[in-house]
Amino acid sequence: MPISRDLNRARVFEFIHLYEPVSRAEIAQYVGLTSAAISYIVAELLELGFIEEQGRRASSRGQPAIDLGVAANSAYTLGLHFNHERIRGVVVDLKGNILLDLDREVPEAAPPSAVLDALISVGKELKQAVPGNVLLGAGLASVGPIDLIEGTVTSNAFPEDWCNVALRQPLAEALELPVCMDNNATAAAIGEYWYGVGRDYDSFLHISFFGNRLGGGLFLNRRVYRGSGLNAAEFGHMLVQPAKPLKSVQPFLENYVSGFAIKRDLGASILDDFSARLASGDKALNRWLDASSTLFARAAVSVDHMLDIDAIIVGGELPEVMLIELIDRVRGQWDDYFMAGWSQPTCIRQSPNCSDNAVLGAATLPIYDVFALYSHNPRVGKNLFKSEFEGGRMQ
Amino acid sequence: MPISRDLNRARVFEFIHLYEPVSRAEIAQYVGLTSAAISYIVAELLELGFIEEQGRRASSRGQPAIDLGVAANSAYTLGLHFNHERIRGVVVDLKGNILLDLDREVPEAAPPSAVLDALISVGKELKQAVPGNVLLGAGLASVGPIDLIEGTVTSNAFPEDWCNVALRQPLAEALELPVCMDNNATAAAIGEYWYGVGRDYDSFLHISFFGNRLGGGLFLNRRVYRGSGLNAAEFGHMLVQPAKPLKSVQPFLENYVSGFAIKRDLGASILDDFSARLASGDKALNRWLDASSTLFARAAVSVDHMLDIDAIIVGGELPEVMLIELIDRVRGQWDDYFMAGWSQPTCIRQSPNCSDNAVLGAATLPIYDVFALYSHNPRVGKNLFKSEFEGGRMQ
DNA sequence: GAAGTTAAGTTAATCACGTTAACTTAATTG
DNA sequence: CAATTAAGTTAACGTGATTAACTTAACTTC
Repeated sequence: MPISRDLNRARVFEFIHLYEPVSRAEIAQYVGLTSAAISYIVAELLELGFIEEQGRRASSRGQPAIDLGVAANSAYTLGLHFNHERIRGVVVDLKGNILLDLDREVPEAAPPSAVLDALISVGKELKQAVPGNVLLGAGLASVGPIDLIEGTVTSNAFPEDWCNVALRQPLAEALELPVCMDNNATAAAIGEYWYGVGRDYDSFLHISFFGNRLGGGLFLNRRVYRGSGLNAAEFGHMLVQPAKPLKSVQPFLENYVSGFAIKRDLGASILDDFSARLASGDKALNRWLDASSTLFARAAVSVDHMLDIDAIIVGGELPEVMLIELIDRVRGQWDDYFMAGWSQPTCIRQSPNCSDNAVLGAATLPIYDVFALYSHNPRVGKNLFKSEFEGGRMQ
Repeated sequence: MPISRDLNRARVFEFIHLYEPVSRAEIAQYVGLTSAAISYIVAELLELGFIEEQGRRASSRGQPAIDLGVAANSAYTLGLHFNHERIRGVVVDLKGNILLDLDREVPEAAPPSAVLDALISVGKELKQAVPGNVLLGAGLASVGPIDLIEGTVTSNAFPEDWCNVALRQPLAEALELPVCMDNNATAAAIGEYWYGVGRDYDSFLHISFFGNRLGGGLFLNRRVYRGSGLNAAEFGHMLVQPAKPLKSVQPFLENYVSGFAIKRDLGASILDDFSARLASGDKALNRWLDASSTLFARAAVSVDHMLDIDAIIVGGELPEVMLIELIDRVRGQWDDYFMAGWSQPTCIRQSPNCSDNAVLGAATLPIYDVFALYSHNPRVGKNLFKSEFEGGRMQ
């Protein structure tokens, strides 16, 4: 039952992680506690070893501040990310540095048990590479929809449909580690927040291209927003009306803007060289980008009108040139759709480390558990009249 | 500087207000504190006079519970709601009972100063009708967009455009009362939460027909969600692509589904008798409802896919038969657009007291101030690394 | 270069507030 | 009537943040 000290300790750690190097005085200012309280909390974190003093800052007046930062080697986590084609696994230190990066192919039409075995195998190999014995746990980013409570996957993203396939429990038992699970789009948003540009915004929507899917992860007020059924932020399921609707698919954005749609409409794999096609002024590609960006922009503006967020960050597994072209076109149309004179302009930008976000976000999940970072963990049987913390007291 | 006790006191009061009659033991269970703590807090609220004991409950075993409820006559607030046609003002007791209900016409093409004078006049008349001297303050629901921080209105809903018209400050000075301000759609959502069916849901979108506008108010986790620029929940500005787009208006939902659109498309006023037209099978009206409900349903499903909320509640100034017809058609199309097998079904329903929500919500705003109900008040210069409360500590 | 200034950080005393645990109260049941 | 049950009260306690006085380590000034 986490109580206020756990919460404040987590906030302090989060602040140090996002903005290091920082001094105790700066933490006090931004976290909203007195410097005395911060001194005690910082002493605790130093004692635990998760942070370290990095020497005195050059000062102008008064005693110079002592810089604090995360002690990278004080703990490690494992991150796993898989889809129907690949499994990726990483060992990261507490600062998010990747120490080992494994990439395995998933055999075509592999049954769930084979995928689980492969995950276990990758997990064990990763575990062996962890220096010392401070492995906090493992995080697993999976294609959705997943049941966060049960740790199961029900997905049609595989050749043979998956239905309530249990992954977390068997993985945890095989690896003898606490395992946290999340869908890949949410994991990518978490990765963006901790290691990318997400830290710069109080609220943002992170959009990820993953195979057939156009996933979304939503941070509101610096916390993951999951919604009542833990399935929020499905940006790919915004409804669209393309100029030429297809009868074969539902009118969801991801059926027109995704790697899947590129393959269908252009006969191209997302591994192709789109730079060359763009440089040569490929008309089909440009038409596709124009049409797709219009659908994307309309959906994105609608979301912004509903949520009034600070930024929309686009990433995932799409060639960088394609992301750039798409974002550029969306920006160009923004003011056509955006309510004139309304609120502040919203930043639309590319994710700086698209390909790593999901697996890094997965690796961050155990940190949330260790630090009891309250609202990230889906609350089982939550009662929203209770306080922030699960069954906890708000003193 | 509200601290934890203020917060818990507010939560206890909110719970009593929403679910009375309740016992101390029930409050303890739902708010997540021990019954000892609740005893102290309830004693405080009894001392303040805001709640009262209502006698013992019939019991089966053990000492019977003492029912607690809000003391209706312990305090009063004023609610004001205006648009380009009317000013409505009410005196309400702490339970939301309307003691006095004034309705004044706004003269055609009235300049801002005339509207302000009329608001002051209504406010003074209301103030005189308040029994005793326990008037907590006044709340003003205005057409938007409004600047919540400054208390000014910038609106094109009036014949002559309003630009940064200050209302809160002059109203507060003239009435010699604290005045809180909010846009009418948000006020309606707050009214729905405190006095309507909103209390039944942790998260809901409240949609209001107000004149030209189709406004929205968003409750997430039982708190108003205002967004980074305090302008969230603009459901009327979801982008749509109607079968026959008009060039004269932007592609916003409210330009096709609103009282304004009814007038334009059907030549009808929302005060007309739509029951008769519906009973006679009016084809133009049915076509309009079909087209509008499709646009509405697509936007609503998109929002639900993004936010995974529990309910969508529709109200405002539209004839009840029209609301019913519209909601009915939206329900009929829901599954066509909703992601199959995804999350729990979302409830779409009519607001039970459409016409009163906005003015009741306005009258509730001073209560939020008195009880420091944290996240409802827009936080000036908020720093989200600080705790829930403005500049406060989280002990 | 000694004294003063400034800001960071520490420490002890204090206070707020929720918990625990023992108790009282008011009903029903055997 | 005694036992049981559940609601509610009260006092002692513990956690954790605050306040305020203090120390430390730099720069500035004369």
